[in-house]
Amino acid sequence: MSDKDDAPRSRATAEMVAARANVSRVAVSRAFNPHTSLKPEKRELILRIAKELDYTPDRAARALVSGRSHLIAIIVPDVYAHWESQEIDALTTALQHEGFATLLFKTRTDYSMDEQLLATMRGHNPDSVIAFVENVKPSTLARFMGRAVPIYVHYPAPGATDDSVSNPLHDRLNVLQWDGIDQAVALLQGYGARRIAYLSGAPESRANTSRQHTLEEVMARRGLPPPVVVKGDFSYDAAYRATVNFFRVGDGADAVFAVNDVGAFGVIDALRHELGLRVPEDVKVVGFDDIAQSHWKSYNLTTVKFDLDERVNALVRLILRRLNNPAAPGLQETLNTRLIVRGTVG
Amino acid sequence: MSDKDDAPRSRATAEMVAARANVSRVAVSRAFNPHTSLKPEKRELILRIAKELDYTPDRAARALVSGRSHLIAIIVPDVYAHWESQEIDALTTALQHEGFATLLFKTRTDYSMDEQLLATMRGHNPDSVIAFVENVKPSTLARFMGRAVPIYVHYPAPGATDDSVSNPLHDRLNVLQWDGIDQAVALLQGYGARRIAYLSGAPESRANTSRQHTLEEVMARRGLPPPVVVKGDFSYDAAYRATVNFFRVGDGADAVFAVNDVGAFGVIDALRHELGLRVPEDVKVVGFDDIAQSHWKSYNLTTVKFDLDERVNALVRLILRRLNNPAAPGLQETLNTRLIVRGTVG
DNA sequence: TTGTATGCGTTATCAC
DNA sequence: GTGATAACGCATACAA
Repeated sequence: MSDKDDAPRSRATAEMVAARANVSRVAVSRAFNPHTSLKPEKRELILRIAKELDYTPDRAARALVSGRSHLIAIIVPDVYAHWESQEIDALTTALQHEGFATLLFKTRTDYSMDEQLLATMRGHNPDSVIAFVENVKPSTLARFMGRAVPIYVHYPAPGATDDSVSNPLHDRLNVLQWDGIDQAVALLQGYGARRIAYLSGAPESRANTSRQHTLEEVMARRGLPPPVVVKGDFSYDAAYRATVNFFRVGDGADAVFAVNDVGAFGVIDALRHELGLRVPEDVKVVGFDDIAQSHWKSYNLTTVKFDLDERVNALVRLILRRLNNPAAPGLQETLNTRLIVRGTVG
Repeated sequence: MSDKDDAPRSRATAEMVAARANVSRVAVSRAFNPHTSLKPEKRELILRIAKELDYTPDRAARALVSGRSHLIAIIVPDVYAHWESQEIDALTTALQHEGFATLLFKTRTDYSMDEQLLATMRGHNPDSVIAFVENVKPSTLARFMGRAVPIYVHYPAPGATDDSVSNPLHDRLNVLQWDGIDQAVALLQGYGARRIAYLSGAPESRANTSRQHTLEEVMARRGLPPPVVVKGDFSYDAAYRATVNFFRVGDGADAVFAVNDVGAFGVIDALRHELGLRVPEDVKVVGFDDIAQSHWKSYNLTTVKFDLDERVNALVRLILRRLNNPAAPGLQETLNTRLIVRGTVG
């Protein structure tokens, strides 16, 4: 009706659809909500007209009244970048299938979390928060998020009594590292390695400390001397430098168990390209994560796997279970690890 | 004050803050909006009380009335995974500084885009949409998004007349590939390469076709025979297989120019570990992107760079410019490329 | 099965 | 500078 009607095109509203379909505005709302009673043919008509008008329910308005934003916040640091990008990728796909959108937040690298950022995140009212970070404590996050129950990754020590009733409330993805690490050490031992070094991640990281403790215990039970710790920070560059230093100035080792795959790549490159050592003949290397690059021929890394699909499915289950039962005590899902044997041990 | 006040803790509202501060609800709103008139001391008081009560304005409610969701949607396919994860990372950080949150959507890999997904995205009312994808046309996206003007990456051919007035409306990040590719070919030529092959990406991708056309033109101007095309799809595995095939069954080449770094890694590994050829002595390799892994010692790749920070800044500028001027014609930002010389040509 | 009335939490408009 | 009031677009309770 105006001279140019496609300039700052505004979106269609439920009211417009209702008018066009000769129904009430509420009927339109019902047409878009599966579990409401509405005559099938009416629903069909409404949906058809909605499509013609390019109408989609406004999620902000819907969130305001229903309390569901259909937003899942993910907080990531930028350590482990490789593993996480794969996980975010898979998780986003899985969440899309369930009707959720991924809201991404990046923390600082110094293992502290900006309160300002938490406030912003809370403002968006996510239905759930997955904290890949280790820099924000459950208590802090719980204080900030009202409705959403955060999900944390735990690395329970084998045999440790589980304080199931977690306070403040948060849900857990338990990752059992024992099996994978034990298999790795057994393989190393079987190929004659005795002096095994541990390339660490950032010392503040629980992923790092738990991995180290498990390795120490596994080695002790197998009658091996405790691992020498080579300090890294999950990155390739730090691993490279630390390895050069350890083999030039320090004692070196028969094998290096790396906290993650990217670190293992740094170790391998330092050994081969800077120290003139062969992998696996002179030094054996094991990683952790099994990221996509691990099977690339330049590395062909033997590593402890963490199944990505299983992990994503477990996370999605946690989210759905929590949304179905907001008052439930701390929920848990558990995941195991296993060794993927390739060419860096032998 | 109650027996258990931290059970299903609901968030504080502006009303509660207003009551506690003895001001009107509107004053609370103003306190959180920079460019509104409010006595400084009053603002301070309100903000202090808000902090005590852990109050944050609800973005859904705010979006409903202000028309700004503070959400920036990013659509990514899963090709180029490495480059994109870096870009999403940097972009998310930059957007956070501007008060925006990143809403992530993943498309299918088959270069078609799900209408259902577009509808979901529109429902969230993003302030802007960045389409890294090539599978959804501006016309489609424009039809779906009401207010948001999508941003596309273009690869203008040098000297091509620019149809500045784009219809449907979308903003552009122009990436000039000529300089970087010309420098790469010059370097290859300087080291005696004459038969240069091109490892392609997915054929439907404009990034791929434009890169190939530019390469062809550069080589023609330099008096070189046209490049043989080795078909890849941006992935390591496809590059690996295609390279093995090309050198075993096909003619081989003096050098391979890869559409992206990950592809270049596949080429290098195939040459070294499967074909027994040396890089760069027997075959030279150039990549495109300069992702983080490119400087790793196993590859140490010579590649055409696309500055990440510049690119992110340009995207953020496009978003802010568009939001400040919703009715402006198609906006543009331009970026150049240059060669990063490392060890795979020589 | 359907429609009416009400409210979600905030900002914009308009008075004062 | 400040406060009342009306939107924003939708889902829910209730009545029909």
